[in-house]
Amino acid sequence: MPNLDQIDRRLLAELQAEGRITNVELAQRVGLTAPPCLRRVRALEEEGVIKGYHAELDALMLGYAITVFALVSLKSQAEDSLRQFEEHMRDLPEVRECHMLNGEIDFILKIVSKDLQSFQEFLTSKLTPAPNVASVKTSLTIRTSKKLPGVPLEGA
Amino acid sequence: MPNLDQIDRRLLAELQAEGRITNVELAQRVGLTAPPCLRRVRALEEEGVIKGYHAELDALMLGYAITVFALVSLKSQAEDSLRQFEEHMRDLPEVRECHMLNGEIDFILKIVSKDLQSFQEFLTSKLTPAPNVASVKTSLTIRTSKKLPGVPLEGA
DNA sequence: GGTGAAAGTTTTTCTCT
DNA sequence: AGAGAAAAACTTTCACC
Repeated sequence: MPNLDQIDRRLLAELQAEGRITNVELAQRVGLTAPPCLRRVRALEEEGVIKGYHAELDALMLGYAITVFALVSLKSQAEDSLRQFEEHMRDLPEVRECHMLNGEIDFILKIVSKDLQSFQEFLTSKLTPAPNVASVKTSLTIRTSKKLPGVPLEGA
Repeated sequence: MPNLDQIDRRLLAELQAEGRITNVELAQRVGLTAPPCLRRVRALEEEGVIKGYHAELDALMLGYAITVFALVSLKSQAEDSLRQFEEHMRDLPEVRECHMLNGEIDFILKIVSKDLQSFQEFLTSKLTPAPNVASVKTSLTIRTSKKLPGVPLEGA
């Protein structure tokens, strides 16, 4: 497990908020010079604390107008059945996130589609008829009020 | 609204997957030289198609063991009440995402906490007693099966 | 573990097509 | 709009503290 000090946490907070900040700028913000700062970042990448970097895109501008959350219950909760469902979700590009939950609902999915029509098409031809699916309850996103990456790290 | 050609879409797909790729590498991948590639990326940033870049962190390694989805219903769905609730969610660092939904559930929240205890604390002292909250149903994430950034852009 | 300078890339600008 | 060359900035390594 990684031993993270206060500086590491601040590096991570900065990079989570601004992933393409230059190393010099990053070093200044946390009070280091460039070389040790870069060494720390590389180490955090190696250890897997930093799993990657991603551009955040405007879905609507790219023609993806629909975000839906789907609450899925399966007929069988045997580990094999769960794995099979997860495999299936991995193959569907509209499914951006799939989380296994406790309680009555087995999975929650975040689904992104171009429009209502393509979402309905996806729902009825891909998701609902998937093996072992008992019920699917979907809710359309009216608006996204808040969307922050990752973890709090506020008092980092 | 932005006029995106095939090259722009490929740039975006690459940057969504690998946000810290160098401009030279990006240019090679989409079949351009560096200067026009950089100009396109800058334009996409200006237009707001690219909203930012973020490091993806390992929550568990940082001591955040709990991810919870909360389904929240409000007493009043008047626009003022909705706005007030959204404001409130913005002030809570544990709440990473807040989406307003159609149907019986008014909001879905993604909440990240260090452990069960601090989550319970958050739930009973911050979320449930918030103004106008009628009901909160929470589900713990057992495991995250899939987590991709943003939008499909597969056939980009 | 941090500093400072030097070497190697990359970003960025400019000019031309 | 895109290409090639040049300038500026950044990343990365090395020797030293």
